Amino acid sequence: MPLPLPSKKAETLILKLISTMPCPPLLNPSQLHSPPPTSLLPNCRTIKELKQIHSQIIRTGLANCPAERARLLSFCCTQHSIPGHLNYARLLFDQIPHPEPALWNSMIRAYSEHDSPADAVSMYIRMLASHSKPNNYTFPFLLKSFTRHVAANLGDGFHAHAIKFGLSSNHHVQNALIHMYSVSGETDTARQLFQRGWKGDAVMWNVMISGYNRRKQYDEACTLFGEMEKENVDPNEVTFISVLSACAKLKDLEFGNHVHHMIEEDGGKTIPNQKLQNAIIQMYAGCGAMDIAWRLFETMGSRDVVTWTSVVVGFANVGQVDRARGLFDKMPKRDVVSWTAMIDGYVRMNRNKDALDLFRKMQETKIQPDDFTMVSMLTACAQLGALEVGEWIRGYMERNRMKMSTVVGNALIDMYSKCGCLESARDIFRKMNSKDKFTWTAMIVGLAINGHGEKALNLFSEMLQASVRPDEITFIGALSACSHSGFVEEGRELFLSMITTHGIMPNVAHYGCLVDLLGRAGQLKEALETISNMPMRPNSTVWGALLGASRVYRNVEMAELAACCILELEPGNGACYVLLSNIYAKCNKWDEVQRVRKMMMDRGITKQPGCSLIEVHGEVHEFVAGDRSHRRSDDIYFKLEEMGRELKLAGYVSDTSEVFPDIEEEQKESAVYQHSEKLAVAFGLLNCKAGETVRVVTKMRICNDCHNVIKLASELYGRHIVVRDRTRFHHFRDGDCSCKNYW
DNA sequence: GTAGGGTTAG
Repeated sequence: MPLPLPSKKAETLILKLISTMPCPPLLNPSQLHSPPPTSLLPNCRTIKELKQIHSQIIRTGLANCPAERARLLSFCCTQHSIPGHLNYARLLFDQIPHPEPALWNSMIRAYSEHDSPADAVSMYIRMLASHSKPNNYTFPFLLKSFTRHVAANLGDGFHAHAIKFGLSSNHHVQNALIHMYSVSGETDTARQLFQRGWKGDAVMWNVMISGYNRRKQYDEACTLFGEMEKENVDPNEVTFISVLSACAKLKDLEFGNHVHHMIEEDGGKTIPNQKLQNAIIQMYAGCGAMDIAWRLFETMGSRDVVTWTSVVVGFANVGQVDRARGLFDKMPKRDVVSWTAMIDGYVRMNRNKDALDLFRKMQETKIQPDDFTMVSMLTACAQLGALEVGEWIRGYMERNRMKMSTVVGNALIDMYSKCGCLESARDIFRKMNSKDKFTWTAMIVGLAINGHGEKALNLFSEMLQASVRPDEITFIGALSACSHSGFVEEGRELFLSMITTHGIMPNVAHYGCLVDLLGRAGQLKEALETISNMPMRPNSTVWGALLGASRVYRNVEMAELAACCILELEPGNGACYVLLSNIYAKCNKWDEVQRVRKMMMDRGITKQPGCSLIEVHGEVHEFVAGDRSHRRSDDIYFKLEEMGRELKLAGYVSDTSEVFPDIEEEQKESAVYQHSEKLAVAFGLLNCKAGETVRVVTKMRICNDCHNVIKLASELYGRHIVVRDRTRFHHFRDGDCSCKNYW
């Protein structure tokens, strides 16, 4: 029977005892009759075998032979596949009375490769305390592990140490320092070191180019590659891979082509290996040149998971998401990146249900989703308003102790606020200890679309106080907060401060917010003036804001102007005809109503079927107006009729003013009563227990009648009903709506 | 017994 292995504690004691025991006669390997135990190391696969070799070393009296000891320690430090290798290395190391610099370096490297910069640093400090001097190897090992945070806080100090110990002229140390500064985000400092460094071969150039890539400074990466050409330094495979990656990110096909030609005309010096071939395909795919990428893919000798993923992503990015899926299904091997890329491809094409389905398929495999997967999934949930799935994902991450990075936190805030759960969104926001501009922006937008304009603006001030620089999206959030809450003056000031204080030039969307803000406040003339003074061509959103305001304030002239401009830009915009005819109807201009109706018939304009979504028990249900396809359709229409009867008793009168003018008067009432929003709400009332919030997402602007019905239903059934429409939330409670009847 | 650079996804 094999002896039981000693416990950790016993092991430490044994090792201590051994080190204090009288030594066996000191030998060196040449005095042995058989090969030294360390010659067995290349075949060592488990911690048990490692311990056997170690005991042989002790038994043969080689334990104090520096070379044998070093061989064992070095082996131990690098065996990442053996669990516990690092702790065992540390135990060995701690038994050595005066370790030489190389042994300290080995330990520092081991911690560094284990992604434990704190341990690597503390090893370095112990090294200094024991009067060992760092050498040329020390800093490359140490600095390699630095995260952004560590590099930003300790980087300068270690740079100073390197100088103090006279190591700063060594190429390896210089490269390590450049790498470290680019990790910390200080590419300018990195560049200064680069300028002074030795640039005879490609390595330092590679460090600098990849440093720029790391900080998304792709232009600089390409420019530096150009300088390298001028200086006649031969790029190698690594250089090509980095610069092609930069081209892909920039979508710079011309420069990418140039690099590809350089590789081909390299006179055989660079024979593209798998990684370089992947980088070439990925460059073409990234630039959207799928014909070339596909040709290269087809003629490629061997394809790995990266090759496949690159073309899958490429097709998804040019909108051919079904072709991407076809390839994905054919992949011989898929890893977490390929799954996530495909899921994300669906999300970006707004095929969120497909994304959810694919995630379920992924869970049938052994491949674990990571934080990237979760961000894509949370985005899908946000777009669908799928709160239950979103919450499940949050729980999944907690159960599996997954990394809660800032990006994940941001996605959670976005998911919660787009599901109308502001409290949960704010809870995540409060708990996040590192907030970036996206965190603040997500929360500001969340507050704004949920009707908390004042809180959104307060948070915007807090953001400025925290010295986080807002970007153009933050201003969209802040401006729409003003607009939704009627803060006209604040909005105007904000718009000006955007240019004067923050140096951000407003784009067409910002002007849209401004027009909306003025229009909602009834300042139609000012709104029109704003449009005519815009430095760019107004788009249909801008005119749409004016049209909406004209409807509320019954300004026929302005409405006609706005509608004409929209139809000029988008002749097939059915909603615009409807809105215009509604305005005519409200002003009793029936001839005009008929004229618009005829115009639509002549031009063959039909109403695009808008749909509404509701998530029940983790499943997303989709409805279009008059939908009979749902498996519980009969129940839904029964519920709808029951609602109708009860609401009529409570005083409800149907409002058919916004019905598409292509149907006869007597059918209008039933048409309006089968709107997808109502079907979804009825389904929600059928399936959600008393006290549960009913949450519906609709892709359109909610109509007056639906708004009335849901308001009454919230009172009649004592329910909180949340409807997210195209631009904002309606929180219906006790017969009232958070939008204050302006949307 | 120890050194440097790279590809796929938010």
